[in-house]
Amino acid sequence: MIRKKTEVRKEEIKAAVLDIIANEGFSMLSTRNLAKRIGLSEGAIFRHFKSKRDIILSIMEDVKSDLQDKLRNIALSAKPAKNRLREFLFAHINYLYKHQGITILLFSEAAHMNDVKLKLQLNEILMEQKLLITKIIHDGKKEGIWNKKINEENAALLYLGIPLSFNVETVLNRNKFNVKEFCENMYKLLLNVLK
Amino acid sequence: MIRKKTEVRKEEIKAAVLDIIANEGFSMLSTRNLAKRIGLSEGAIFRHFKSKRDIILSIMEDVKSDLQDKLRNIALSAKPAKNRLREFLFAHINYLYKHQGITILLFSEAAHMNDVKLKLQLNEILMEQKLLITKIIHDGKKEGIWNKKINEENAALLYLGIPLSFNVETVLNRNKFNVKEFCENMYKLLLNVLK
DNA sequence: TCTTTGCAAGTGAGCAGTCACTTATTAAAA
DNA sequence: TTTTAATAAGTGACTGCTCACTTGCAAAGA
Repeated sequence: MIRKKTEVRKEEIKAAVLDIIANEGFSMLSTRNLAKRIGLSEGAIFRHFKSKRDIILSIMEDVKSDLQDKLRNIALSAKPAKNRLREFLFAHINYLYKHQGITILLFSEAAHMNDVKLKLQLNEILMEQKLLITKIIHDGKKEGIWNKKINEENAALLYLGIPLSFNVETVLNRNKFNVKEFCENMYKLLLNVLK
Repeated sequence: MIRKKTEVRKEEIKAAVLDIIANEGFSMLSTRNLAKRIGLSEGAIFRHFKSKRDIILSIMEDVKSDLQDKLRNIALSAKPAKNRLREFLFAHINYLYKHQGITILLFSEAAHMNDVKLKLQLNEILMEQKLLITKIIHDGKKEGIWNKKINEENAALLYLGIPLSFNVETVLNRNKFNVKEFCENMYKLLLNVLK
Protein backbone atom coordinates (compact mmCIF):
# COMPACT_ATOMS: atom_id res chain seq x y z
CA MET A 1 0.00 0.00 0.00
CA ILE A 2 1.77 3.09 -1.25
CA ARG A 3 0.57 6.26 0.41
CA LYS A 4 0.87 9.69 -1.13
CA LYS A 5 0.00 13.22 -0.05
CA THR A 6 -3.45 14.39 -1.00
CA GLU A 7 -2.00 17.11 -3.27
CA VAL A 8 -0.22 14.43 -5.28
CA ARG A 9 -3.28 12.19 -5.43
CA LYS A 10 -5.50 15.06 -6.53
CA GLU A 11 -3.24 15.64 -9.51
CA GLU A 12 -3.18 11.92 -10.30
CA ILE A 13 -6.97 11.76 -10.15
CA LYS A 14 -7.44 14.76 -12.43
CA ALA A 15 -4.89 13.44 -14.90
CA ALA A 16 -6.64 10.07 -14.91
CA VAL A 17 -9.99 11.73 -15.59
CA LEU A 18 -8.62 13.39 -18.74
CA ASP A 19 -6.84 10.23 -19.76
CA ILE A 20 -10.00 8.15 -19.51
CA ILE A 21 -12.05 10.68 -21.45
CA ALA A 22 -9.46 11.00 -24.20
CA ASN A 23 -8.73 7.29 -24.57
CA GLU A 24 -11.75 5.32 -23.38
CA GLY A 25 -14.56 7.83 -23.81
CA PHE A 26 -16.78 9.72 -21.47
CA SER A 27 -18.96 6.76 -20.63
CA MET A 28 -16.01 5.02 -18.96
CA LEU A 29 -15.57 7.85 -16.49
CA SER A 30 -17.00 6.10 -13.44
CA THR A 31 -15.42 6.43 -10.02
CA ARG A 32 -14.83 2.68 -10.12
CA ASN A 33 -12.87 2.84 -13.36
CA LEU A 34 -11.10 5.96 -12.18
CA ALA A 35 -9.93 4.24 -9.01
CA LYS A 36 -8.83 1.17 -10.94
CA ARG A 37 -6.80 3.28 -13.37
CA ILE A 38 -4.86 4.95 -10.54
CA GLY A 39 -4.51 1.73 -8.58
CA LEU A 40 -6.55 2.95 -5.67
CA SER A 41 -9.77 1.91 -4.01
CA GLU A 42 -12.99 3.68 -4.89
CA GLY A 43 -13.37 5.01 -1.37
CA ALA A 44 -9.96 6.68 -1.49
CA ILE A 45 -11.09 8.92 -4.35
CA PHE A 46 -13.60 10.48 -1.99
CA ARG A 47 -10.85 11.18 0.60
CA HIS A 48 -9.43 13.67 -1.86
CA PHE A 49 -12.55 15.04 -3.56
CA LYS A 50 -15.91 15.20 -1.90
CA SER A 51 -17.72 14.28 -5.11
CA LYS A 52 -17.16 13.38 -8.74
CA ARG A 53 -18.56 16.78 -9.68
CA ASP A 54 -15.86 18.38 -7.54
CA ILE A 55 -13.16 16.71 -9.61
CA ILE A 56 -14.62 18.24 -12.77
CA LEU A 57 -14.89 21.66 -11.13
CA SER A 58 -11.27 21.41 -10.03
CA ILE A 59 -10.17 20.63 -13.58
CA MET A 60 -12.09 23.68 -14.76
CA GLU A 61 -10.25 25.76 -12.20
CA ASP A 62 -6.99 24.43 -13.62
CA VAL A 63 -8.02 25.49 -17.11
CA LYS A 64 -8.87 28.90 -15.78
CA SER A 65 -5.55 29.33 -14.05
CA ASP A 66 -3.33 27.64 -16.67
CA LEU A 67 -4.77 28.24 -20.13
CA GLN A 68 -6.66 31.45 -19.43
CA ASP A 69 -3.71 33.06 -17.66
CA LYS A 70 -1.52 32.24 -20.62
CA LEU A 71 -4.02 33.58 -23.14
CA ARG A 72 -4.66 36.71 -21.08
CA ASN A 73 -0.96 37.48 -20.88
CA ILE A 74 -0.59 37.11 -24.62
CA ALA A 75 -3.67 39.18 -25.48
CA LEU A 76 -2.80 42.00 -23.13
CA SER A 77 0.90 42.25 -23.93
CA ALA A 78 2.37 45.27 -25.71
CA LYS A 79 3.37 43.38 -28.87
CA PRO A 80 1.80 44.10 -32.27
CA ALA A 81 -1.69 42.63 -32.74
CA LYS A 82 -0.50 40.35 -35.51
CA ASN A 83 2.06 38.68 -33.25
CA ARG A 84 -0.42 38.42 -30.41
CA LEU A 85 -2.99 36.71 -32.63
CA ARG A 86 -0.41 34.17 -33.74
CA GLU A 87 0.82 33.44 -30.21
CA PHE A 88 -2.74 33.25 -28.93
CA LEU A 89 -3.79 30.66 -31.49
CA PHE A 90 -0.66 28.55 -31.03
CA ALA A 91 -0.88 28.62 -27.22
CA HIS A 92 -4.56 27.77 -27.36
CA ILE A 93 -4.27 24.80 -29.70
CA ASN A 94 -1.12 23.49 -28.02
CA TYR A 95 -2.82 23.49 -24.63
CA LEU A 96 -5.79 21.54 -26.00
CA TYR A 97 -3.43 19.13 -27.72
CA LYS A 98 -1.39 18.52 -24.58
CA HIS A 99 -4.47 18.18 -22.42
CA GLN A 100 -6.59 16.02 -24.66
CA GLY A 101 -9.93 15.38 -23.08
CA ILE A 102 -10.37 18.91 -21.76
CA THR A 103 -12.63 20.15 -24.53
CA ILE A 104 -14.67 16.97 -24.55
CA LEU A 105 -15.03 17.20 -20.80
CA LEU A 106 -16.05 20.84 -20.88
CA PHE A 107 -18.58 20.49 -23.64
CA SER A 108 -19.97 17.20 -22.51
CA GLU A 109 -20.66 18.77 -19.16
CA ALA A 110 -22.26 21.74 -20.85
CA ALA A 111 -24.37 19.44 -23.01
CA HIS A 112 -25.41 17.41 -19.99
CA MET A 113 -26.34 20.78 -18.69
CA ASN A 114 -28.04 19.92 -15.43
CA ASP A 115 -25.37 21.65 -13.44
CA VAL A 116 -25.75 25.41 -13.48
CA LYS A 117 -22.36 26.07 -11.88
CA LEU A 118 -20.50 23.98 -14.45
CA LYS A 119 -22.30 25.75 -17.26
CA LEU A 120 -21.44 29.13 -15.81
CA GLN A 121 -17.78 28.19 -15.47
CA LEU A 122 -17.60 27.13 -19.10
CA ASN A 123 -19.38 30.24 -20.24
CA GLU A 124 -16.94 32.36 -18.25
CA ILE A 125 -13.99 30.66 -19.94
CA LEU A 126 -15.41 31.08 -23.44
CA MET A 127 -16.57 34.65 -22.84
CA GLU A 128 -13.11 35.65 -21.76
CA GLN A 129 -11.53 34.02 -24.78
CA LYS A 130 -13.97 35.85 -27.00
CA LEU A 131 -13.23 39.11 -25.24
CA LEU A 132 -9.47 38.69 -25.55
CA ILE A 133 -9.68 37.90 -29.26
CA THR A 134 -12.01 40.86 -29.77
CA LYS A 135 -9.42 43.06 -28.10
CA ILE A 136 -6.61 41.81 -30.32
CA ILE A 137 -8.73 42.47 -33.42
CA HIS A 138 -9.70 45.88 -32.13
CA ASP A 139 -6.05 46.78 -31.49
CA GLY A 140 -5.08 45.55 -34.94
CA LYS A 141 -7.65 47.90 -36.45
CA LYS A 142 -6.22 50.79 -34.45
CA GLU A 143 -2.75 49.88 -35.65
CA GLY A 144 -4.21 50.22 -39.14
CA ILE A 145 -3.21 46.72 -40.25
CA TRP A 146 -6.74 45.27 -40.34
CA ASN A 147 -10.01 46.17 -42.04
CA LYS A 148 -12.02 48.56 -39.89
CA LYS A 149 -15.31 47.21 -41.26
CA ILE A 150 -14.84 43.75 -39.70
CA ASN A 151 -17.48 42.81 -37.13
CA GLU A 152 -15.22 42.06 -34.16
CA GLU A 153 -17.59 39.79 -32.27
CA ASN A 154 -18.37 37.61 -35.26
CA ALA A 155 -14.71 37.37 -36.17
CA ALA A 156 -14.09 36.23 -32.60
CA LEU A 157 -16.84 33.60 -32.99
CA LEU A 158 -15.18 32.42 -36.18
CA TYR A 159 -11.92 32.15 -34.25
CA LEU A 160 -13.56 30.10 -31.50
CA GLY A 161 -14.66 27.58 -34.10
CA ILE A 162 -11.00 26.71 -34.73
CA PRO A 163 -10.25 24.99 -31.42
CA LEU A 164 -13.63 23.25 -31.68
CA SER A 165 -12.90 22.04 -35.18
CA PHE A 166 -9.46 20.95 -34.01
CA ASN A 167 -10.93 18.89 -31.23
CA VAL A 168 -13.49 17.18 -33.39
CA GLU A 169 -10.76 16.34 -35.85
CA THR A 170 -8.49 14.87 -33.15
CA VAL A 171 -11.32 12.91 -31.52
CA LEU A 172 -12.43 11.37 -34.79
CA ASN A 173 -9.06 10.96 -36.51
CA ARG A 174 -6.80 10.28 -33.54
CA ASN A 175 -3.58 12.15 -34.14
CA LYS A 176 -2.92 11.69 -37.85
CA PHE A 177 -2.56 15.38 -37.74
CA ASN A 178 0.28 17.88 -37.79
CA VAL A 179 -0.55 20.38 -35.04
CA LYS A 180 2.01 23.01 -36.01
CA GLU A 181 0.98 22.92 -39.64
CA PHE A 182 -2.67 23.18 -38.63
CA CYS A 183 -1.95 26.28 -36.53
CA GLU A 184 0.15 27.85 -39.24
CA ASN A 185 -2.57 27.38 -41.84
CA MET A 186 -5.35 28.61 -39.59
CA TYR A 187 -3.28 31.66 -38.75
CA LYS A 188 -2.87 32.44 -42.43
CA LEU A 189 -6.62 32.06 -42.99
CA LEU A 190 -7.37 34.32 -40.04
CA LEU A 191 -5.10 37.00 -41.48
CA ASN A 192 -7.09 36.79 -44.71
CA VAL A 193 -10.31 37.29 -42.78
CA LEU A 194 -9.01 40.40 -41.10
CA LYS A 195 -7.07 42.25 -43.78
CA MET B 1 -55.14 4.08 -24.45
CA ILE B 2 -54.47 5.76 -27.81
CA ARG B 3 -52.82 3.51 -30.32
CA LYS B 4 -50.73 4.73 -33.22
CA LYS B 5 -48.82 3.07 -36.04
CA THR B 6 -45.21 2.30 -35.28
CA GLU B 7 -44.05 4.72 -38.02
CA VAL B 8 -45.85 7.55 -36.26
CA ARG B 9 -44.51 6.56 -32.84
CA LYS B 10 -40.98 6.32 -34.21
CA GLU B 11 -41.17 9.93 -35.35
CA GLU B 12 -42.61 11.00 -32.00
CA ILE B 13 -39.84 9.21 -30.14
CA LYS B 14 -37.07 10.75 -32.24
CA ALA B 15 -38.59 14.21 -31.90
CA ALA B 16 -38.82 13.74 -28.16
CA VAL B 17 -35.15 12.70 -27.99
CA LEU B 18 -34.06 15.95 -29.64
CA ASP B 19 -36.47 17.95 -27.53
CA ILE B 20 -35.14 16.50 -24.29
CA ILE B 21 -31.52 17.07 -25.30
CA ALA B 22 -32.13 20.66 -26.36
CA ASN B 23 -34.28 21.66 -23.40
CA GLU B 24 -33.37 19.43 -20.47
CA GLY B 25 -29.86 18.30 -21.32
CA PHE B 26 -28.31 15.04 -22.32
CA SER B 27 -28.38 13.61 -18.82
CA MET B 28 -32.19 13.65 -18.88
CA LEU B 29 -32.27 11.41 -21.92
CA SER B 30 -33.33 8.22 -20.14
CA THR B 31 -35.86 5.83 -21.59
CA ARG B 32 -38.06 6.57 -18.55
CA ASN B 33 -38.09 10.29 -19.20
CA LEU B 34 -38.47 9.73 -22.91
CA ALA B 35 -41.58 7.62 -22.36
CA LYS B 36 -43.03 10.12 -19.91
CA ARG B 37 -42.52 12.97 -22.37
CA ILE B 38 -44.47 11.14 -25.10
CA GLY B 39 -47.09 9.89 -22.69
CA LEU B 40 -46.21 6.27 -23.21
CA SER B 41 -44.94 3.46 -21.04
CA GLU B 42 -41.25 2.64 -21.02
CA GLY B 43 -41.89 -0.77 -22.48
CA ALA B 44 -43.73 0.67 -25.45
CA ILE B 45 -40.57 2.49 -26.54
CA PHE B 46 -38.96 -0.87 -27.08
CA ARG B 47 -41.85 -2.00 -29.23
CA HIS B 48 -40.72 0.57 -31.80
CA PHE B 49 -36.95 0.57 -31.38
CA LYS B 50 -35.00 -2.44 -30.26
CA SER B 51 -32.60 -0.33 -28.19
CA LYS B 52 -31.87 3.22 -27.19
CA ARG B 53 -28.79 3.09 -29.38
CA ASP B 54 -31.07 2.29 -32.31
CA ILE B 55 -33.01 5.51 -31.78
CA ILE B 56 -29.77 7.49 -32.00
CA LEU B 57 -28.68 5.63 -35.12
CA SER B 58 -32.05 6.30 -36.70
CA ILE B 59 -31.70 10.02 -35.98
CA MET B 60 -28.27 9.93 -37.61
CA GLU B 61 -29.84 8.33 -40.66
CA ASP B 62 -32.35 11.19 -40.76
CA VAL B 63 -29.53 13.73 -40.68
CA LYS B 64 -27.87 11.87 -43.51
CA SER B 65 -30.98 11.85 -45.65
CA ASP B 66 -32.31 15.34 -44.76
CA LEU B 67 -29.39 17.68 -44.11
CA GLN B 68 -26.78 15.93 -46.20
CA ASP B 69 -29.08 15.60 -49.21
CA LYS B 70 -29.82 19.29 -49.03
CA LEU B 71 -26.16 20.24 -48.70
CA ARG B 72 -25.13 17.89 -51.46
CA ASN B 73 -27.70 19.37 -53.84
CA ILE B 74 -26.48 22.86 -53.11
CA ALA B 75 -22.79 22.05 -53.42
CA LEU B 76 -23.18 20.12 -56.65
CA SER B 77 -25.54 22.53 -58.40
CA ALA B 78 -24.48 24.54 -61.44
CA LYS B 79 -24.69 27.94 -59.74
CA PRO B 80 -21.64 30.15 -59.17
CA ALA B 81 -19.44 29.05 -56.25
CA LYS B 82 -20.18 32.24 -54.35
CA ASN B 83 -23.93 31.57 -54.34
CA ARG B 84 -23.42 27.94 -53.46
CA LEU B 85 -21.26 28.85 -50.47
CA ARG B 86 -23.91 31.22 -49.20
CA GLU B 87 -26.78 28.75 -49.65
CA PHE B 88 -24.71 25.98 -48.10
CA LEU B 89 -23.97 27.97 -44.96
CA PHE B 90 -27.54 29.18 -44.55
CA ALA B 91 -29.05 25.73 -45.11
CA HIS B 92 -26.55 24.22 -42.70
CA ILE B 93 -27.12 26.66 -39.85
CA ASN B 94 -30.89 26.75 -40.36
CA TYR B 95 -31.09 22.98 -40.13
CA LEU B 96 -29.13 22.97 -36.89
CA TYR B 97 -31.28 25.78 -35.55
CA LYS B 98 -34.53 24.02 -36.42
CA HIS B 99 -33.29 20.70 -35.06
CA GLN B 100 -31.67 21.89 -31.91
CA GLY B 101 -30.13 19.02 -30.04
CA ILE B 102 -28.74 17.34 -33.14
CA THR B 103 -25.20 18.63 -32.79
CA ILE B 104 -25.14 17.95 -29.08
CA LEU B 105 -26.43 14.46 -29.70
CA LEU B 106 -23.92 13.75 -32.43
CA PHE B 107 -20.90 15.03 -30.53
CA SER B 108 -21.90 13.67 -27.17
CA GLU B 109 -22.16 10.27 -28.74
CA ALA B 110 -18.78 10.74 -30.37
CA ALA B 111 -17.30 11.82 -27.05
CA HIS B 112 -18.84 8.87 -25.27
CA MET B 113 -17.17 7.01 -28.05
CA ASN B 114 -17.53 3.41 -27.01
CA ASP B 115 -19.60 2.76 -30.05
CA VAL B 116 -17.58 2.34 -33.20
CA LYS B 117 -20.58 2.46 -35.54
CA LEU B 118 -21.84 5.76 -34.13
CA LYS B 119 -18.38 7.26 -34.47
CA LEU B 120 -18.12 6.10 -38.06
CA GLN B 121 -21.51 7.57 -38.93
CA LEU B 122 -20.55 10.94 -37.51
CA ASN B 123 -17.22 10.84 -39.31
CA GLU B 124 -19.00 10.05 -42.56
CA ILE B 125 -21.30 13.05 -42.15
CA LEU B 126 -18.45 15.45 -41.36
CA MET B 127 -16.18 14.10 -44.05
CA GLU B 128 -18.86 14.65 -46.68
CA GLN B 129 -19.49 18.20 -45.48
CA LYS B 130 -15.76 18.86 -45.67
CA LEU B 131 -15.60 17.39 -49.14
CA LEU B 132 -18.54 19.44 -50.40
CA ILE B 133 -17.08 22.67 -49.05
CA THR B 134 -13.72 21.78 -50.53
CA LYS B 135 -15.42 21.34 -53.90
CA ILE B 136 -17.14 24.72 -53.71
CA ILE B 137 -13.84 26.41 -52.87
CA HIS B 138 -12.08 24.53 -55.63
CA ASP B 139 -14.74 25.58 -58.15
CA GLY B 140 -14.50 29.19 -56.96
CA LYS B 141 -10.78 29.11 -57.67
CA LYS B 142 -11.43 27.77 -61.17
CA GLU B 143 -13.97 30.54 -61.74
CA GLY B 144 -11.14 32.88 -60.84
CA ILE B 145 -13.03 34.62 -58.04
CA TRP B 146 -10.96 33.20 -55.18
CA ASN B 147 -7.31 33.10 -54.27
CA LYS B 148 -5.60 30.06 -55.80
CA LYS B 149 -3.10 29.85 -52.93
CA ILE B 150 -5.74 28.99 -50.33
CA ASN B 151 -5.34 25.56 -48.72
CA GLU B 152 -8.73 24.06 -49.51
CA GLU B 153 -8.81 21.49 -46.75
CA ASN B 154 -7.90 23.94 -44.03
CA ALA B 155 -10.40 26.46 -45.29
CA ALA B 156 -13.02 23.69 -45.10
CA LEU B 157 -11.95 22.98 -41.50
CA LEU B 158 -12.33 26.66 -40.70
CA TYR B 159 -15.81 26.50 -42.21
CA LEU B 160 -16.75 23.48 -40.08
CA GLY B 161 -15.92 25.47 -36.98
CA ILE B 162 -18.84 27.81 -37.75
CA PRO B 163 -21.69 25.38 -37.05
CA LEU B 164 -19.80 24.18 -33.96
CA SER B 165 -19.35 27.71 -32.70
CA PHE B 166 -23.00 28.37 -33.47
CA ASN B 167 -24.09 25.43 -31.40
CA VAL B 168 -21.94 26.28 -28.43
CA GLU B 169 -23.33 29.78 -28.53
CA THR B 170 -26.94 28.58 -28.66
CA VAL B 171 -26.42 26.01 -25.90
CA LEU B 172 -24.84 28.52 -23.58
CA ASN B 173 -26.86 31.62 -24.47
CA ARG B 174 -30.25 30.12 -25.32
CA ASN B 175 -31.55 31.98 -28.34
CA LYS B 176 -30.62 35.58 -27.64
CA PHE B 177 -29.21 35.34 -31.06
CA ASN B 178 -30.18 36.49 -34.54
CA VAL B 179 -29.61 33.48 -36.78
CA LYS B 180 -29.92 35.30 -40.10
CA GLU B 181 -27.53 38.03 -39.02
CA PHE B 182 -25.08 35.41 -37.76
CA CYS B 183 -25.14 33.64 -41.13
CA GLU B 184 -24.81 36.87 -43.04
CA ASN B 185 -21.78 37.95 -41.03
CA MET B 186 -20.10 34.56 -41.22
CA TYR B 187 -20.64 34.53 -44.97
CA LYS B 188 -18.94 37.90 -45.28
CA LEU B 189 -16.00 36.68 -43.20
CA LEU B 190 -15.70 33.54 -45.29
CA LEU B 191 -15.54 35.64 -48.45
CA ASN B 192 -12.68 37.58 -46.89
CA VAL B 193 -10.85 34.33 -46.21
CA LEU B 194 -11.16 33.21 -49.79
CA LYS B 195 -10.57 36.30 -51.85
C1' DT C 1 -59.52 -13.93 -35.16
C1' DC C 2 -54.95 -12.72 -34.70
C1' DT C 3 -51.56 -9.23 -35.25
C1' DT C 4 -50.18 -4.90 -33.39
C1' DT C 5 -49.73 -1.71 -29.79
C1' DG C 6 -50.00 -0.84 -25.20
C1' DC C 7 -49.25 -1.27 -19.93
C1' DA C 8 -47.44 -2.58 -15.30
C1' DA C 9 -44.26 -4.82 -12.97
C1' DG C 10 -40.43 -6.76 -13.17
C1' DT C 11 -34.72 -7.78 -13.85
C1' DG C 12 -29.79 -7.37 -13.14
C1' DA C 13 -26.08 -4.36 -13.76
C1' DG C 14 -23.81 -0.21 -12.80
C1' DC C 15 -23.71 4.14 -10.60
C1' DA C 16 -21.94 7.73 -6.88
C1' DG C 17 -21.16 7.94 -2.47
C1' DT C 18 -20.72 6.05 2.71
C1' DC C 19 -19.00 3.57 6.50
C1' DA C 20 -16.39 0.88 9.85
C1' DC C 21 -12.18 -0.30 10.04
C1' DT C 22 -6.91 -0.77 8.96
C1' DT C 23 -2.33 0.89 8.18
C1' DA C 24 1.36 4.24 7.31
C1' DT C 25 3.37 8.57 8.63
C1' DT C 26 4.38 12.24 11.71
C1' DA C 27 5.47 14.33 15.77
C1' DA C 28 5.41 14.92 20.60
C1' DA C 29 6.54 12.91 25.13
C1' DA C 30 9.25 9.82 27.88
C1' DT D 1 16.38 7.98 20.92
C1' DT D 2 12.75 5.27 21.63
C1' DT D 3 7.84 4.83 22.75
C1' DT D 4 3.38 6.45 22.08
C1' DA D 5 -0.45 8.91 20.50
C1' DA D 6 -2.69 11.51 16.69
C1' DT D 7 -3.74 11.95 12.09
C1' DA D 8 -3.67 11.24 7.11
C1' DA D 9 -4.48 7.92 3.59
C1' DG D 10 -6.35 3.61 2.08
C1' DT D 11 -9.67 -0.56 1.96
C1' DG D 12 -13.62 -3.00 0.28
C1' DA D 13 -18.15 -4.23 1.37
C1' DC D 14 -22.48 -2.02 1.27
C1' DT D 15 -26.47 1.39 0.36
C1' DG D 16 -30.04 3.32 -2.24
C1' DC D 17 -30.89 4.55 -6.61
C1' DT D 18 -31.24 4.80 -11.74
C1' DC D 19 -30.43 2.71 -15.84
C1' DA D 20 -31.65 0.07 -20.27
C1' DC D 21 -34.18 -3.50 -21.27
C1' DT D 22 -37.66 -7.81 -20.60
C1' DT D 23 -41.78 -10.27 -19.63
C1' DG D 24 -46.66 -11.51 -19.33
C1' DC D 25 -50.84 -10.05 -20.12
C1' DA D 26 -54.67 -6.87 -21.97
C1' DA D 27 -57.06 -4.60 -25.47
C1' DA D 28 -57.57 -2.32 -29.98
C1' DG D 29 -58.37 -2.76 -34.73
C1' DA D 30 -57.56 -4.97 -39.35
